Amino acid sequence: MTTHSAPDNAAPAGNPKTPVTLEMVAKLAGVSPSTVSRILNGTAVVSEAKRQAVVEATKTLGFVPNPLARGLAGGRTFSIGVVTQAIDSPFYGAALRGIEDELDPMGYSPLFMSAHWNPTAEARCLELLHARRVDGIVVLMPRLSDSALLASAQSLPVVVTGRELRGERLYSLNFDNFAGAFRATEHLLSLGHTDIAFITGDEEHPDASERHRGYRAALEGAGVAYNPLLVVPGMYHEVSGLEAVNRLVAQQRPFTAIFAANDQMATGAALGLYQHGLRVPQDVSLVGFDDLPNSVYATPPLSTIHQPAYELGRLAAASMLQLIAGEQPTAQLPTPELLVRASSAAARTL
Amino acid sequence: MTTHSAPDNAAPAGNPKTPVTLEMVAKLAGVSPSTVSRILNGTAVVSEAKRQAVVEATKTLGFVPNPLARGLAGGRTFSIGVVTQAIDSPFYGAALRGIEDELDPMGYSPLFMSAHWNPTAEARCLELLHARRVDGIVVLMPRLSDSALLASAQSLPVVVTGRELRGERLYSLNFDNFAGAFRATEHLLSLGHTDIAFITGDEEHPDASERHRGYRAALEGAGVAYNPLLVVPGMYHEVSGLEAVNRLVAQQRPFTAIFAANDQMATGAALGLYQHGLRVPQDVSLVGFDDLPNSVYATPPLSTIHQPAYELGRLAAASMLQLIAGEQPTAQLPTPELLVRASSAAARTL
DNA sequence: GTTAAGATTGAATGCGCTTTCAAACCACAA
DNA sequence: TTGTGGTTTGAAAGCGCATTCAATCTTAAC
Repeated sequence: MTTHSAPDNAAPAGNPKTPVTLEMVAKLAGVSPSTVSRILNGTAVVSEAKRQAVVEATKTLGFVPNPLARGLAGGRTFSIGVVTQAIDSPFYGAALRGIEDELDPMGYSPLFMSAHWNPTAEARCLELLHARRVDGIVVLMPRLSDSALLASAQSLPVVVTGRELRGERLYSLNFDNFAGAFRATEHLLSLGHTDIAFITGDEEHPDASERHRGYRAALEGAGVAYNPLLVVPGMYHEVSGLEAVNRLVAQQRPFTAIFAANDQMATGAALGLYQHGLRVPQDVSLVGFDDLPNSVYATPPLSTIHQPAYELGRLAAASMLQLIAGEQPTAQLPTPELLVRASSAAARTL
Repeated sequence: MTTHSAPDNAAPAGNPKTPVTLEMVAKLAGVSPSTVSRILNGTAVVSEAKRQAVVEATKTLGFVPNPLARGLAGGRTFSIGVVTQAIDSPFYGAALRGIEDELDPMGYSPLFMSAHWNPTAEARCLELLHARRVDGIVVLMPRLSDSALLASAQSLPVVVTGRELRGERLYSLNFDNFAGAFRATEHLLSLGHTDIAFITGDEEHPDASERHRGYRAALEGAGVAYNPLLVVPGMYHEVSGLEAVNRLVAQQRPFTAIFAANDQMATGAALGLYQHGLRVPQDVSLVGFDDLPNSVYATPPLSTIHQPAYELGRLAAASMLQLIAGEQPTAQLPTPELLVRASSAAARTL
């Protein structure tokens, strides 16, 4: 046996197969398991000498605590459940990334689940997360009733977005959809448009009706009559924006601008206008809502209301962490911001 | 005490606070904990009578097994780690959804982590997942070396995508990028284009260089010289597509078509062309690669090579499940498919 | 030089479940 | 009736860690 023999017992940074337990660390460091645990969690004061020994042993053994055991014994899993509606939507994608970025440095892991706007599925997600013993749950744009959410908060900290709700262990983060829609409509009005069509969102969502309200309020505030003919229903996805334009064009009621309740529908609308030979913004101005990451790359770049999805995620996660720490979150979403890009321009003088 | 007293002990479907343990179920059913466990996992044959009793008890108590304890004791967590590069990219979004859809009905939960194309971060993700004792790991488009991946497969089943790799407990799913790019270029050639510019992807990625190869091979196969001047570097994101077009236009070398190594760059390119007053497809034909969900809503809708992201996710997850079951996966990705939409048209006769 | 209060530390227990291991039970052949 | 091989079942031992409780060691005040 030479001194060159390969060291394949301890694999600090090598292949991560770790049957290394806290107990082994304790033995190597010459202390009791309890002490190791205390050092790992900073639960109590430990003499500097032992601390050193333990840190060293941890390193040479490549010890990584087992989260399962930790969770079982301590009741904390350092994971927080995140129920989203669709993991493959750009909006939620950005939010999830925000959550990830905020949680990671704090040693917490997110556990994502998709509910697909289905209240039943959402309830199931909550149950699963509870079962997995997460330390908290953040629900992005829930479809569940307030009371169901509050009930969940009975046993765990909960953060919800897209709704105004307050309670013990419950914090909500809401975006001012009304103001955003108001601002967007105002923009179009200021450009001289008066025949402004509106493509609604899925009015099952409170934010959709808020945006609708904002549109109407801006119109009426400017002395422009709200015309139901110019309001066409959409479902928040691209096709519905496309179909909305088809209806709008078909019904022959002239319009010089379209405000879509979200960017996805604005995208569909843009395609619809293109197919009808209507140019944006020369013939029709177009404004969206959300500011999806790729809206700035639309042709032409889409004027829209910026909704800070990434920041929403960060703030939601940060608030959750505060809730867990027993503090009262105070985070607030920024006010809606209008981004004027190339899809909106002054109304033609007819 | 009346018979109307509210039942707040057992809450089967109510608010999910469940301090109900397997032991309690055992007691209620009048059997031993072992028996309950056996019934839950189907680990052994149990008399029908006891099974009934246990099922009943489980129901009335609203018992949900604790995954942590299960994992600790049994070594299986019924969760599989998924390392993705960017959770907020439409491509990965679709793949993740596929994974979710495949895993969920089988009682497995995905654990998503983002590595952001950073090998170090990716290695860290793998470690974290190992620590969390997942039952397997699927790595989407890894940046880590083959050997690092193989090393991970030493201790856990691993499925990787976007790479050709085989090994014990390791399965890979690859897409024929070469063929796809070949097909796209061929399409443009068949429309009469000969001055076809190519916007490369980040050539750090093997798929990017494969697509480059496919472009070149198609050109040469058609007897068209490969012109380095028409090949401009991109980084797989929108801005780089935009910049690429700016370079292309600036260098004055005429071209009638652009093939972008992915849809994101094609989107950026479309914007660039628009800004230069070049119409798609009248002045320049444009073809992308990936078929992102929203490419069909681009104006004009983008011709592209369909990459089945969702299906990729499903197949990866299914293969993982097979690996766990000790079977040999055989799943194969479909061959690249060209989708001809409105962004590509016959070359102008100059 | 004593003693009491305080700071460190270890032994032991348990989190909720899976999994041996062996006891108890069964049907059927001898 | 007595075995025998095979089945169903329960007791008990952990999985890896946090944590309570009591023991040991300091330190400072008397």
